[in-house]
Amino acid sequence: MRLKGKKTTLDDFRRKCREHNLSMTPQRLAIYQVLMNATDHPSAEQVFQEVKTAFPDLSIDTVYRTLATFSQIGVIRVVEGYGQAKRYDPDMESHHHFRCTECDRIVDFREKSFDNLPIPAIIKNQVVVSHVKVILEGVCEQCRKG
Amino acid sequence: MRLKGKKTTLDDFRRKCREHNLSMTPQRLAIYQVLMNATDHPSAEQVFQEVKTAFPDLSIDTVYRTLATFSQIGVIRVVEGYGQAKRYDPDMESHHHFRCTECDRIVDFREKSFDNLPIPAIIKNQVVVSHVKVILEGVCEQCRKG
DNA sequence: TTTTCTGCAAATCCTTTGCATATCC
DNA sequence: GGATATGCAAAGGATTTGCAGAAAA
Repeated sequence: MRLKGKKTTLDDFRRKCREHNLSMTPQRLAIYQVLMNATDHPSAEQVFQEVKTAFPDLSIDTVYRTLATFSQIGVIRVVEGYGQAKRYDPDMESHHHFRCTECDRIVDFREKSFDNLPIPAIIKNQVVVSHVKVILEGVCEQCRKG
Repeated sequence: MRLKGKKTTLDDFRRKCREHNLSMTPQRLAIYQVLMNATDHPSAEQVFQEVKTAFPDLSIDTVYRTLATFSQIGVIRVVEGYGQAKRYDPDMESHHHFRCTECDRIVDFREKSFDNLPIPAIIKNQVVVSHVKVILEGVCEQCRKG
């Protein structure tokens, strides 16, 4: 169940960092790559554990700081969560989420018809909407079987 | 900007508690009422502060336990968050959210055309979707002015 | 009276911060 | 070399848990 579309490339990432005067450190690169290759919207702790195998000295606060920085410069997004830890998504294109209410797995999907839903007048009249997302909730295959 | 629809009544609440063999304690009642009257999807801490004025002895862990229990028996819902604290919504009818990315305010709205969006096949084929919600993000009036 | 709930206190998990050192450009 | 980032350690906020006394059914 892996439905990622075109992803931000590493080059895009480097460019964005340069734009914002961020040093390109090995930690940042590694953290971004882990995120890019992840399909499960990992938490800071999960990113930490994975990057740690390549950088045993890495500390968790660097991961937190880095993820915060990344989301500030717009290369990743913090996604909706219902529990404890924040979760991150490197996919900056318009897409939507299915979330399993049992295991909290989040699955991305594209659906053009969801991208431009007509904004209800009652909202439109008061605020400027910059991002529309649909969240589907239910129980995933694995949890249904388990 | 208060768009609540028909809400679960106190009687419904009592009935649900009885169904699940939950004692009807003054704390539970007070917590539920605070939630019912809130328009801003408060955190546990916010609920605590408000109920505390009526029950000075109330402790925060009771609030946490109570909110967890309420969401288990389906009288409230934990709503999507992007930050630290969980936030709760006593409105169990189908509705959607606008969220201000500046101040994190969440506003409910009803929109029937959003309630039955066609589930994309790629999701429908793998999982059973039980809840569909649309989240609009942007900047609210107050934050735009401020 | 038996079961369930609450308050207290302590523990745990997630995240942030200050500071000195190391690294990037 | 100057600016920025990292690691360490400690602090802070959010949430959970064990337990004994208190309240509900």
